[in-house]
Order: sequence, then structure tokens, then C-alpha cells
Amino acid sequence: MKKYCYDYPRPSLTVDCAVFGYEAGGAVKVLLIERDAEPYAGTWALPGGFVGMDETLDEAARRELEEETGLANIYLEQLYTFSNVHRDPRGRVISTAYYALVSLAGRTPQAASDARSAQWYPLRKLPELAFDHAHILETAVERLRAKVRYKPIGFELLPEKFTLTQLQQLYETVLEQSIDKRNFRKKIIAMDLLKPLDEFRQGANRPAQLYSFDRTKYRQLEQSGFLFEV
Amino acid sequence: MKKYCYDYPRPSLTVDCAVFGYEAGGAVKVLLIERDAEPYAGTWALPGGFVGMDETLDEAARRELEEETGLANIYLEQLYTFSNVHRDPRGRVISTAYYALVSLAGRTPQAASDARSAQWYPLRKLPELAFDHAHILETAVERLRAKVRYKPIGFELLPEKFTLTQLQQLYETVLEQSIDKRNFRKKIIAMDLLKPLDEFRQGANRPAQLYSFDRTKYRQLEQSGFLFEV
DNA sequence: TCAAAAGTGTTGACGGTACACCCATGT
DNA sequence: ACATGGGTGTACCGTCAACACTTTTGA
Repeated sequence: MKKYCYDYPRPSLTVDCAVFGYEAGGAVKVLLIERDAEPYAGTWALPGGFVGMDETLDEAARRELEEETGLANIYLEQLYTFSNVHRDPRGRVISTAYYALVSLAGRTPQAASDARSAQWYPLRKLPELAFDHAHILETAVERLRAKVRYKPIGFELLPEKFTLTQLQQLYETVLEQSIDKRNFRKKIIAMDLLKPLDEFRQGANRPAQLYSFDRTKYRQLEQSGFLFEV
Repeated sequence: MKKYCYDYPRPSLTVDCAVFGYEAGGAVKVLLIERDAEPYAGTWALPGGFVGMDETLDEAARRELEEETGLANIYLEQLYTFSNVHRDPRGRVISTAYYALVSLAGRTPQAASDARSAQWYPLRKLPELAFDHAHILETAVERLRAKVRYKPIGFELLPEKFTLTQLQQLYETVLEQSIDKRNFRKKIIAMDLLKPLDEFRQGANRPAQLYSFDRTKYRQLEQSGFLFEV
């Protein structure tokens, strides 16, 4: 068998991850790492790296994420493959971007774990980014905003147990628009995807009913044609 | 500057195109080419090939499409990057898939042009496909079905001038469901995106008003928050 | 008792769906 | 004149948007 595909120069391939984090009441944040190698040493960048020969892109993305930020077992989805010829000064590097969602509730503010300097930046206060990562991030934000409306991915940004107000604030933050409380609750409750728990969130004021998202039920409903929509 | 990215073995990168064609009243068809080289010689496959060092993935997809099928200047959009480790028996080959839309109206039935054997296959009567192309095609069909509902890409499958009945049949075919004629017309006309022409389609029966899709107007409306929906 | 967030229903407007007949043409 | 596809309107129903007050708690 001819192996002609090995006879030609070819682009390098990387993965980059736009990791979105959220904590009730806060802004959406992005996890960036400070590069310690050239090019762009000292500049902030999306976590990512080269793809190994024995791993899929998904696996590479998860591996890099864990190596560079300590994050594991989080929601991760392929976004787009960026291929501008000059996007990397090292030469021809094509990058498949992923986006990830994670709840920051209960995490230490600097969730860098033991990895090298990683930091959560609010979406509105980003530093300058290396390569075409600003462009990748824009694309990821667009996708998040669009998809959160018709797939229940918003729950990935919340803790397992959450209140309806927290859910609403999440949507208001991501979509950048205020939502009527009564209409929102009616719609969400009507979908019948949230299990009310025997628990309440205690705070300075009236306790709030805690809910959890019923993934199993969602999968069933989805199969029978149900469409999630906010 | 260290060029360490060139010091490691790396996957090859290809593009593959799922090209959908449609002609009024017919089924949706896919353009396949018969492979003449190993692996999978003699098997049908999506048009595609290796990515050059000086071209983006979009450019590579368009180039391969023109080389292998003669098609140029058609609607093309990135679909997904497929990276299973064993998807190609030649070794590690990662492929970014695209999907394309083209109107078959007025083309010769075998639109293979002067390229090597290319053929339009109805979506429901596909031959066995090489590599993971069956899987890619499934993904492309899903995307087409989903996107045709909320972006005006259906028009890419029709000729410049078309009747409302043709548009409706297109949607009925792609979505695999029948649509009420009066409601469909009301909705489409209300969007105010179709220019009625001073022309009628002549045939065996009553002549039908011809329309064309107003891309400029759509872009304007889109910017001011308008959402296309069928 | 006050401040702060939780929780709850009704009404009117709008858009979606269901549905049947006449029209214009070529044969 | 007839067969074929083109073209049109109305009535009902369900969904969405607007809107304000009471409740429960901790301080």
C-alpha cells in the first residue's frame, strides 16, 4: 500500500480550549494561561497544545486542559477548526478549537490548581491574547450564546443544586438581557426537567427552593421530539 | 525561536466535502466520486484530499471540489473535524469535513464535468462509502436539516429564480414532512425576503410567479435582530 | 420592623394551525 | 371541457409578554 500521505510536508495540528466559568451572581469568565515559551512568551492564551499521534482531538483537548489547568470531567464540545495560513508565527499550524463549561461555585477563586499560572478573566476585561485566540474566543462566545437558548447546556455552568433565580441570572448574564421572573419560572417549570429537591438554599433572606437538572428525563423527551428553548 | 513543532511526528490533514444537490421535485442528492487509488479503490467516497501548506481549509475544500467534480463558487461551510485514530488505514489522518449546497436545475444529469467519475446519489440510495464517510455524511445531513430551519440556506439548493411551490417542496423534502400551502406562503411572504419578479414559470398549467431571494435585505434584517425561521 | 430576595396569576396580543375553493393555462 | 398545479382568507387556539403584590427569613 502506498503511503504517499507521508511524503509531503504537512501542517501541525493543535487544540485550543475556550473554558467558560460562572458563579452565581458573577460574570462569565474565561480561563487563560500565561505562556512561558516563545512565541508570545508572557502573553495570555487559551489552554491547548499539540495533538498526539494516538489520541483524538477530544482526547487531546481534555489532556491539555488537565495538564495546564487541572480541570477534568467537564462539558467539552468541538467549536471550529481555524486554519489561517499565518495564524502561528512558528509555521503552518492549524488548530481545532473546543469550548468547555464549568461551574465555579465552591472552587477557590484562583482555580489554577497546581498547574502553571492560569487565571479566570471576566469576558469583558480580557488581556491581549496570543495568536488568533481573541478571534477563537469571539466565535466561542457566539456559539455559547446561541446554543444556550436551544440546548440545556446552561446547567453545566451551575452547581448540581441551584435555585431558579440562579438559573435566571445565568441566562440574563449570558444573553445580556433581562428576563421576566414569572414568565421565566413558568416556562422552565412547564418543561418539567427540573427536580425540586428536599433542600433549600439558606441565606440572608427567604430560603429558596433548590432544583437539579434531570438529564435522563431530558434525553427521553428529546428523543420524542421535545425542543428545549429559553 | 524554537521550532519545536516540527520535531514531532504529526497527523496528516485532509478535507472532505458532503455536496448536496437538489432539483425541483426530486430528492436531495449527494455527489460522490469513485476512488481510483488505494485504500478503498473502486469504492465511492466524498470528494476531498490533503491540505496544502499554503491554503486554508476552506481553500483546500474549494480546490479539491473543483479538481474532482468541476464545481466552483458554491455555498460551502465547515461542518466538523473528524479525528478517530483509525479512521484511515494509511495512518493517522484527521479530516475537516465541509458541506456544500448546489442547485441541480439546468445541470446535465451526470454533472461530473470533465473530472473523473463523479455521480449524484439520492440520499436514500447510497452505495457503501469509504473511510468514515458514511458517518460524516450523517452528520452533514443532520446539520443541513437543523440549519435550513433557521438560516436561509435552502435557497442555495434552488436556482436564482424559483416559485413558492418549489421552495415549499424543497423544505418538505429536506425536513421530510408536509407543510400547509397557505400557511407556508403567508409566512414566507411576511418575511419580505423574496422579490417577486416580472416573470412567470410557464408549464402545462397555470403560470407561477417567480421569486428571487434578496440576500442584501436579509443581511440588513439579520443585523437588526430579525430571525429567519421556517 | 425593616431590608432583601422568593414566590405567585391574570389578561391581552400575537402568531400558528387547520381547513376548501376558485383560477389560469395547456391539451 | 377537463386535468393540473397556482393562488387565496378566516376562525380558533395556544403561547408569549406585560405587569405588582405577598411571603419568608435574617439582621
